[in-house]
Amino acid sequence: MSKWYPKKGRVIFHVDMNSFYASVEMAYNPELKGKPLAIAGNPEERKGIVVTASYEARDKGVKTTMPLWQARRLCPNMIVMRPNFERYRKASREMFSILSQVTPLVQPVSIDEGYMDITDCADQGTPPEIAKWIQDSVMEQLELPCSIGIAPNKFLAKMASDMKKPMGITVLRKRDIPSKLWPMPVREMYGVGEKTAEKLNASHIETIEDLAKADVYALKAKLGINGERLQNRANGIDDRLVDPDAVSEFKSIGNSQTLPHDTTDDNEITKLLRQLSQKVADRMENKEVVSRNIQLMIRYHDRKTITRSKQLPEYISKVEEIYQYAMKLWEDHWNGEPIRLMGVTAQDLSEKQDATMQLDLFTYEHEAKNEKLYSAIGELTDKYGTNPFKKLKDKPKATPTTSFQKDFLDDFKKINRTDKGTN
DNA sequence: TCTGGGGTCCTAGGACCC
DNA sequence: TCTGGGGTCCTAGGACCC
Repeated sequence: MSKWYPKKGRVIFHVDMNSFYASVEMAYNPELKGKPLAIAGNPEERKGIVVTASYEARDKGVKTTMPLWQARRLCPNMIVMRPNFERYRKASREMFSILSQVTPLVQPVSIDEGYMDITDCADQGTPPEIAKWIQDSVMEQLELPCSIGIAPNKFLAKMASDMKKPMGITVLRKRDIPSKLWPMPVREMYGVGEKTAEKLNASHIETIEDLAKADVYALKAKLGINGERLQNRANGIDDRLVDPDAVSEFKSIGNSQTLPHDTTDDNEITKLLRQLSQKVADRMENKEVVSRNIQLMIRYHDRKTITRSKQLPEYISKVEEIYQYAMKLWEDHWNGEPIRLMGVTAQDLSEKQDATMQLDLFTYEHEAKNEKLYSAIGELTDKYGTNPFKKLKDKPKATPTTSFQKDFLDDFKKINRTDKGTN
C-alpha cells in the first residue's frame, strides 16, 4: 500500500472585481466617482431591479436584485444607469490580460471574476506580493478595484476574496479555517443557497463549523451527493483544478424577457417569441454554433415557471427554424393563463464545422458504410496511440474538449475531406 | 408595486436496448 | 413462466451563481 503525497500545496488566487459594472462606469465617467450609483435593467419599467450598486449606494442599504423602486426609496439621490455590456466586456478582457501576465493558468468564471494557479510563480515574488502587483496594476491601468483571495484551493480562495472588500487581499490557509471560516453562517458559504440553508438550519446546522462536523450520512440523506461535497468544502477540501479552457465552449444560448404586463394576447406573444428567436439566432451566428435542442420557458402571472424542450432530428441555426420549434412548444404546452415572461434557449450546441462533420459521419455510417472512414479512424488511432473519442466509431457525436481531442479531430477532418475528394 | 436575465450542474423517471 | 441489471437518451425541474 503506497500513499500518494502531493509534492507541495497549491497556491490559488480568486480575483473578484468590486461592484464591477458601477466601477467601470465610474472609470469611464469620473464625475460619477464617490456618488451613489446603481446599474439597473429597464430603469423605466416598474419591474426593474438593481444589478450592481456602488459602495456609496450600498451604504444606504441598496442591494443587488433589489427592486428599483425600493432602492430609490432608500437612496433618493441615487443615479441609475442602464448596463453597457460592451464596455464591461472590454474592461473584462483588459483585466484578464493583466492576470495572464502572471501565469497562463487563468480560469475566467464570469465577466468579473476568475481563478489563477500561481503555484509555480515563486520567481515573481511571494503570493501576497503577486496579489498586490495585480491589484495595483488593475487599479492603475483600468481604475478598477478588486479583491483577491489567496488559498490552497479554489473554494478557500473564493471565500477569502469575499472577506475583505473593496480592495482586499486575504490569505486563508488551512490552519486559519477554524478561526476565519467556521464562525460564518452556513448560508454565506459558496454553494449554499436559500433552500440548502433552510434544510441545514432545520437540522440545527447554523455555522460552517456545524456543517464541517455534522454526520455525513445524515447530510447525504438530506442533500444527496452535494451534502458530502459541501462538508468537504467546509473542511477546506477541494481538488478542482484551475482549467483555462473551462469556459471556452458555451453549452446553451438563451434569451428571455419579462413583459411590461401579464398577457394572454396572441399577437403580443407571437411577436415576443419571434424577437427572442431572432436574438438567439444572432448570438448563435456570432459564436458559429448550431443547436439540436430548443427549450421554451414560460413564467405565469403567479411566477410559476415551466420549461419544455425538444430534442431535434437535425442541427439548426436559422431564425425560422428556431421560431417554428419554439412556437410548437408554445402551442403544445401553454395552459392558457396570463404569462409574465417568456424565454427561448438553444441547447445541445455544436460548432458549425463539427456539426457538418458529424453529418458526414452519420451519412457514412448509416448509408454508405464507408470503409475509408473506419480506416481513417484506425490510422489516427495508431498515430496517436489511442482514440480520445470513445464514441467516434459508434455515434455521430464528437465534441473536442482537450487539445489532444482537437488535434485528433483536425487530422480526422483532413483525411475525411481527402476521402470525399477522391470519391 | 416584489423579485431580471444570463448561465451551469445535478437529479430523477421513463423509454429503449442489450 | 414471469422476469435481472446495466447503459444511454430524453425530458422536466430544482438549486445555485453572478
